[in-house]
Amino acid sequence: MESSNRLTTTEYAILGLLAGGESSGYDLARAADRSIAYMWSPSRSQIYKVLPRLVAWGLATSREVEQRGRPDKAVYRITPTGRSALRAWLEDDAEDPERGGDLFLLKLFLAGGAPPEAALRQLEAYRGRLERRLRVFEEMERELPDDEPIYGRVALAHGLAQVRATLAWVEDARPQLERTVRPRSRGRTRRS
Amino acid sequence: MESSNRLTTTEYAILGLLAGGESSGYDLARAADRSIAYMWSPSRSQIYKVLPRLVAWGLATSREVEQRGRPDKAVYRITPTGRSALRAWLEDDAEDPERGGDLFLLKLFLAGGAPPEAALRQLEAYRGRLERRLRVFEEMERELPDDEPIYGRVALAHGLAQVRATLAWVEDARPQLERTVRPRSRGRTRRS
DNA sequence: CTGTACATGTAAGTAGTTACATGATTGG
DNA sequence: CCAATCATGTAACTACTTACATGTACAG
Repeated sequence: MESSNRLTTTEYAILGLLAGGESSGYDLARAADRSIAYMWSPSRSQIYKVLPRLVAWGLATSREVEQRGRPDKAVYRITPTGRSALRAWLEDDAEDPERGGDLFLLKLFLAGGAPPEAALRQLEAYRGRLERRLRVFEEMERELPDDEPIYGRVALAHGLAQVRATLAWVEDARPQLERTVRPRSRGRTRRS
Repeated sequence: MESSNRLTTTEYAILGLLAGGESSGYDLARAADRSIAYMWSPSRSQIYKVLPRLVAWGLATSREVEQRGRPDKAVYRITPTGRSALRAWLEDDAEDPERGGDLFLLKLFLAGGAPPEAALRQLEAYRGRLERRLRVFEEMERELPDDEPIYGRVALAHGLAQVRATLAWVEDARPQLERTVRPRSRGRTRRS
């Protein structure tokens, strides 16, 4: 039973959506299309392949639901094991350096599956990567040879503009996420 | 010999780098790492697989170069057929809607392989996609249910911030690219 | 004498894709 | 009556990855 330690992004993403409630493969495909399509959207057939795998690994359970008028469906529910695997992923901020953008956004979107501190840590790690990238881009800009074609220059400016805007967003997002960790006592206080 | 009409992004990317001059597989991997790594960077082994394919399709030619002290190498050169395939790709702005960001940036970077009008058309198409996306995001923002978790909200704000910054960049980049089409006569004029 | 750069490739595996198959129900 | 929605899946394929294999030369 040696559980193969790591799952793929798609597997985690499905697990994350499952954490929002019991659903069928079809539901998941629709939910993905409507919410996180910009960061992740596998084909339906891929979802149907992944779900039984999650069950085999004990991360989810399935149950048949009979329906009148429409085909029967299998609905899936995340297990405690599944939840803890998801939480571990959401808490892991030592992300593979490249394409971190999409992955971060996906984790942020699914952050409901872990304690609110996790989202903040992801944000800080993301900021770190952005700042490193900013320094790389600024260095590139400084060292651009005089004969560099404009295309390289404008492409670099694109990168710089995006990184800077994203860093500004981080400053905006942080207090909002902090509020979820230590909710501001404003009038009445709400627990948990 | 029915030439399979379309190439993969990786194949076009390699063709694009090849347009910059004769190079070996090893050279290409290094060049990619140093320039376009943020938008595209396949493994070396993939490059070594693609190159003979390009030769088989008549898009490139190869020639052996003996070296003293180091292993012999094969250097590849783009053919006229290859150039026109590349140009066609660089001119095609009806891009598959999603993940257009990376692809656009790649084309922009390799835009030297086509007449300067192509880059401008790509930019306009990109702007169109960004504006459509902006409208979608703004619509999403307007229709956010009151119980939407903050994570969805801040993720959306991320998208909005990036799209807006990128649109601002477009306005900045356009005149620069326009100048390459109709070079401003400032002092001496340079042809071609 | 160890690690890095140069240089090319194979083998095995994976994560994903598109296209196909099936079939009932509902809305225009 | 036609198209879309609901619902699940298989088959065939593809692009790409990691790990491995091999070997020289040079710098520290």
